[in-house]
Amino acid sequence: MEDIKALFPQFEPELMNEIIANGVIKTIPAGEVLMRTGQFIKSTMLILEGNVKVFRENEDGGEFLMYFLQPGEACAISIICAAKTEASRVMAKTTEETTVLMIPLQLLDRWMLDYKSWYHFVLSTYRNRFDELLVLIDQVAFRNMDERLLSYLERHSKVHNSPIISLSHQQIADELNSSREVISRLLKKMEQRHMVILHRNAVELI
Amino acid sequence: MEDIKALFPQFEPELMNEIIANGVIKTIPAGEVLMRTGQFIKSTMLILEGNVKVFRENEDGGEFLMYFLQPGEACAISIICAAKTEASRVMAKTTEETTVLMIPLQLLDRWMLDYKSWYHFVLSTYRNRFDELLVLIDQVAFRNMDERLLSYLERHSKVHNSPIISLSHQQIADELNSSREVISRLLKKMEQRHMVILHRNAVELI
DNA sequence: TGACCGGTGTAACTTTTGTCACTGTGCAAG
DNA sequence: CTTGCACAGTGACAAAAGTTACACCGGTCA
Repeated sequence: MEDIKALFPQFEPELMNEIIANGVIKTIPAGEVLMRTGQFIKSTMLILEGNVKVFRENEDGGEFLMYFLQPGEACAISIICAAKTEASRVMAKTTEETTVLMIPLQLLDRWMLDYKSWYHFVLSTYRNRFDELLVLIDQVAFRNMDERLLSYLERHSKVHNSPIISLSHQQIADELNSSREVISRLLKKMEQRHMVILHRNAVELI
Repeated sequence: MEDIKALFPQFEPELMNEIIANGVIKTIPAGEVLMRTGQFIKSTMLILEGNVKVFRENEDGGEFLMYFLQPGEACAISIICAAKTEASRVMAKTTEETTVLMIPLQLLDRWMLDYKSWYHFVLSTYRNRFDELLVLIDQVAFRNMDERLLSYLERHSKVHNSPIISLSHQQIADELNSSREVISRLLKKMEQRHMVILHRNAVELI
């Protein structure tokens, strides 16, 4: 439980006790879908370890990466939907083995009133996700694919704290809702400009 | 004050009294910028009458329509930013003469605790804006300009409750971050398919 | 070893969108 | 009335992105 305290130092002791008493810890292997579009959400998740990608899906199977969730964060969508027992509008997938703390939704409303630190945590979660969506909208509204690809690689590198992005061109294309050939083409150009080094199943940022 | 009660029937009487005692009503002419990108927000606004468009701006002057605000609604961004006294990340413009109720930000935190109806109002404001951003992301991520144009016209028509959209092609192009010629071209095609009738400074949806 | 397969490179082409240049048109101010 | 001007139509072209088709490469596994 010490690791939870370290991840959420802002939570007051009484809240920590409630979290420990009511939360369920679950470990999910890498590459698993942990929330489906349309699925009803029965609990909110705090990420303790690992990494989660949140996607928007369209009718014909397209996926579009929205943002990452990392240890110490919560999914704003899950809080929003859970609060109204609504269906999820997004899909979430682990990229590595991930440990989450699941909190039954009936506690959320009470905690908002009882614990100032929880209230601030939820509001700042909303705010941060909102900001990320604004940045994402900038990308798709104002940027071409080459710039979006670069930001994508940089974001990935930052999240995994490594200059090497271990993904195939196809995976990158899917998450940017583009096609493999386009990504290969752009990556080649970037390699010629000495911005990246291409490996098999990986891209190295310089 | 009766009109405020009619617009916000969910607010309890004590909250209504506080709103009336502390809120400042301001009327803004059509076409005015009521919040600039980067400006610090010193109050939250509830829309009483009229209509507001909220835009995301980029460095080189591009504007991108995010959503509309209508009577009975509040700007989630203004609440989020005001709560942290942060700079606005969006620009808001009236499209008609608009009356807003301005609420000093220092009241927000207390109201969240004191008035359940305010708390629910703020959360549902977050939730609704979040949903609108998700739909917007779908549009730009998965749709071509012709479909986006159609949704844009339908949204406009719905908001103004009229099949006639009184905008020039240039204005439409700006808000979709496209160019006038492209919009003219697509509108012509839509006219040939009997989806719209084109007028000077206006498009009529069928 | 050799068949197989996912991943990658690339050429050729199409579609979509953006840009440039120029024309025409309705309307209002002088 | 005519001049000026914002708005709209359009063809020609360029750029960006998506599609098709195929070659090749480096592993794995029988």
